Amino acid sequence: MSTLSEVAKRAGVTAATVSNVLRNRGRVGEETRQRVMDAVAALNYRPHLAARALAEGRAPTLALMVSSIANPFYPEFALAVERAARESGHFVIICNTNENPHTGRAYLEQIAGTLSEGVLVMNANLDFDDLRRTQASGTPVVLCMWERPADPPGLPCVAVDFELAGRLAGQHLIELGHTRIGAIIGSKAMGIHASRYDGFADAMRHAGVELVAANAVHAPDTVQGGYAAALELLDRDPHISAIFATNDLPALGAIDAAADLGRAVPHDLSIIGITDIQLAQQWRPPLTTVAVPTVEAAEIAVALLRELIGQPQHDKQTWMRVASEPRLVVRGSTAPRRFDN
Amino acid sequence: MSTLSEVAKRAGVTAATVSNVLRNRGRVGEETRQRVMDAVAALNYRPHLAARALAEGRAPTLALMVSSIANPFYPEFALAVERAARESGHFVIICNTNENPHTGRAYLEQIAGTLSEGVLVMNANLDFDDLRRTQASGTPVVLCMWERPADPPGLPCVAVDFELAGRLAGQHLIELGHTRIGAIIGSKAMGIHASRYDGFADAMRHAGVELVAANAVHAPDTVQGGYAAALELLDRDPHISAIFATNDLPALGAIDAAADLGRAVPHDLSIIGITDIQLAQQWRPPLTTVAVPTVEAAEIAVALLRELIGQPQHDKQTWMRVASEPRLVVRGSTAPRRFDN
DNA sequence: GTGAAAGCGCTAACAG
DNA sequence: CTGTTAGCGCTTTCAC
Repeated sequence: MSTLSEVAKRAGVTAATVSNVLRNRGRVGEETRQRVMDAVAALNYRPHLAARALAEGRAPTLALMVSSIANPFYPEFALAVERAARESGHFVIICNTNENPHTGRAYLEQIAGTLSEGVLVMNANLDFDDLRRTQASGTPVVLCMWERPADPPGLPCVAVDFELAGRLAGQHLIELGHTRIGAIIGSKAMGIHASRYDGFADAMRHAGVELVAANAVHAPDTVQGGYAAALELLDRDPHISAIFATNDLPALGAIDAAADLGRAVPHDLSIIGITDIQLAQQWRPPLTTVAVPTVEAAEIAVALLRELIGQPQHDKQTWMRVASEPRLVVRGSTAPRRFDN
Repeated sequence: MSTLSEVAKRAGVTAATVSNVLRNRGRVGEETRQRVMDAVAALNYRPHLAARALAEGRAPTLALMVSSIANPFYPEFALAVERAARESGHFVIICNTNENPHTGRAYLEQIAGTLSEGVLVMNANLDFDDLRRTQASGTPVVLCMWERPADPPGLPCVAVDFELAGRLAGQHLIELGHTRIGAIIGSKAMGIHASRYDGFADAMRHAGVELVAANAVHAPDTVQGGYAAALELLDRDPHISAIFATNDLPALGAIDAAADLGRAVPHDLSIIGITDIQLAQQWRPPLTTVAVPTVEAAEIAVALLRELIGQPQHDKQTWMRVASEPRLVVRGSTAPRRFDN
């Protein structure tokens, strides 16, 4: 790998000049520019990104913190992030925290500001104080999917109205005539599903439907988790005619559970989720769900991060961007309540 | 962010000494070490990775080239890669090529050797000459899943015997009594599925089963692709009793297609895939498939890359590691042939 | 227009 | 044991 000064020598100029022509800075004579370009081509020169980062005092990468890239939701998001990041010349480093705050902190400490110019946080179960610390140290952080637009987290974020998502799901079920509904709520530990359930509960209240506490169970955000939860729900109260899940994966698992119990979806049991991951439309039956603007959120998050980079940090905490609203996507897993059972 | 020399000053020593205590190099007095550690803690010092990379002449990241991280197979692999990479202190930069050799080349040229110490290639549709060039320029490259152990690619790689995978799939179908079998082969453009089909064809030949050319169709590596392909197959010859797909995703699509056509899987139609992605066991019915050692391949690939890094490059081309053999995983999508149709 | 010089933050000999 | 001296490859004033 040849260096700037090798190129310079070959072109009979100095490194500064080569640097200038390469980045169109400063005025350079046409004839010199040509000689330089020739030398660059001849030596197959490529700028050393780490060296440039050091000299510029900025890094060419963004860190994307996720709990586990193997969760089917994240890759869709990560892809959108990468596309957006490329536009500003950033590479993205993927950081799997495995839900472990320790791992997350270790990542932050090593990477933030020293290898990555900014940090995107996507449900990685990180300590907000840690995040605020890294932000205070000069590396901007943005939360990619904040659930409560009305309640800013004290960190830059893109908000998605998940309470509305929950409400839309609830309303849909109500409109179909369901009143006895089970709920599968994302794992308690993280509490990020609270607002979704709040929205759902709100819809119930508006419809005058009484919520039965026993009809809500917590489950990890996996197909298996939803499967087990649905079994539990249907065991506790076999008469529910619908299940609301705060996430798609568990909803998918609930569909399978119903099938195994011989309850036809949606005829005997309606099931609805939130997010609209790709899998939702491929399941049998395809899942009715409330779609969340994943790609848009990714794009906004990266754009916000870019604005924050190089910004004085006095009011970073107040930045919040709101993504467009969730919307109901009706597919095959919900149907009107049958009144014969 | 404080620097080494700030720490040094505070501890009343020189930067070199701080560097030494931080990396346990050179002998340092216990008393000095303590002073340094205190200063590090007081200033909340964290080493600047880009600066270190420049000084050491090595980069702390690995690049993982995939066609699109949104393909459900890659995240499982990427997760394993990241885990392995962390053990040697590497971060992983994810590079989605979108199957576009141009994008792939652009990535390689920018990142290889300047920000990443090594490159992992996972079915990203890259030009092998490009790869050889980057390897020749000093940045090791390893192909993560080479399909033909008997036919080395001229680049370091971890080989997985996909021909055997195809053969196992074929044998399983034969053993169940199937002789009229449709095949869904991964998209022609890449040709990476050829050996899988070869293995399958070989099994047929051994069993004295004649292959009908018309019973093989090409399809993209997606659920939808497999769905369409299965429809096509079943239209061309409604009498096939089984379908072999060179990948799980299309196999899953085939299951759906069969269902939509009113053909019960596995009773009326057996379907088998290759890979054993997580989705396979969650589908209805769960997919019978030939499992490929994904995590193992990731670990071997990273280990190999690590050995290659810093190695003189004289015989890099000849490195090939073979992962353990694929094995049949029987689930619910295959059954003995019924002789009444 | 182009060059000289300094420095980004760290590591790597080598002296002492 | 610890300090000195050079860089790593690039950018960036600021003279000429």
